[in-house]
Amino acid sequence: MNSTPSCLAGFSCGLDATLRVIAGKWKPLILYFLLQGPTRYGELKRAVRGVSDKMLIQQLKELEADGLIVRTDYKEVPPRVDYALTSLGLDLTKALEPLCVWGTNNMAEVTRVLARREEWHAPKRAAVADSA
Amino acid sequence: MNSTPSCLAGFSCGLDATLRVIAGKWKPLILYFLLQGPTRYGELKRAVRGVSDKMLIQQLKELEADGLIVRTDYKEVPPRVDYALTSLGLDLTKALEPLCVWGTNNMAEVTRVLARREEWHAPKRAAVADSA
DNA sequence: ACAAGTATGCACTTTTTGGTAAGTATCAAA
DNA sequence: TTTGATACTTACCAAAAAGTGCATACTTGT
Repeated sequence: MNSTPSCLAGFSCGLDATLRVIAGKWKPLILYFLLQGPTRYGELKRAVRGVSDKMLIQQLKELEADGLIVRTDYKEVPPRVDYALTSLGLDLTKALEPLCVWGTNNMAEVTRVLARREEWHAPKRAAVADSA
Repeated sequence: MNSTPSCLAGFSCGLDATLRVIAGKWKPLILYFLLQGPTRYGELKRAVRGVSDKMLIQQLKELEADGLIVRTDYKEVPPRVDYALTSLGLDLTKALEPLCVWGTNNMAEVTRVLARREEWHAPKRAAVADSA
């Protein structure tokens, strides 16, 4: 029971729907870099810093299955493959721009916030250094 | 080693920075509902459907610690508390709108995509029911 | 013969995330 | 006195996400 009591098909709102598609640590970043045009696997890997092969491939497969990107295999050897946004993916990716802008404008804040989080996670004997 | 080789303070780009702040299943949704103005805990819980007390509180605390929202305790009994966006949080939340719009416009697609994912995860003996 | 670069696949393990269910304090209504 | 409402807190546990490292197939360079 309890199917869509108040709203749309199982979602709280449009944002909810979107989030289910781009959830995960890497998808938004991958999409965003694809905005520059079709990109080879290796290039993507260098662009999305810190991503592992496993994750990158996995997310690319999901994005492809979800119709947001297309994979092109040039059947060459050594292998050559690239990924590009579909029109659906392009629209979604454009919607990510404002987030990028916010992040750029508030990078200093974000950096501070993240640093503070670190402190709480590894407070060690901070009090000592603190009083010194 | 390897500190900010090519880009900004440890981030791939502005989007990366933003994502670190709103990562998680619930934060964007919480922020988005707060756009309607200060909201009590209970209201939020009803708005963000499916969230548990634990998660809601936890995310609210983090958002507060990160300076995106403010908590107001009216010191009444039974307890009354509400949450509101700070100006920083408001800016960020506004940047979420396009995602909401995309989700609304493509809800049908998203629904299909999500359904397809389910199939792969629980394929059981679907072929049987399929041919029936 | 051997290492390197290409785009993956796969098994294994850790880390992170999220859910459930219970408990707290206070007052009011039944 | 038991129940209900409010806003949480806590402990415990399952599931999902992500990281590590090794392997493949083919070719070019040494």
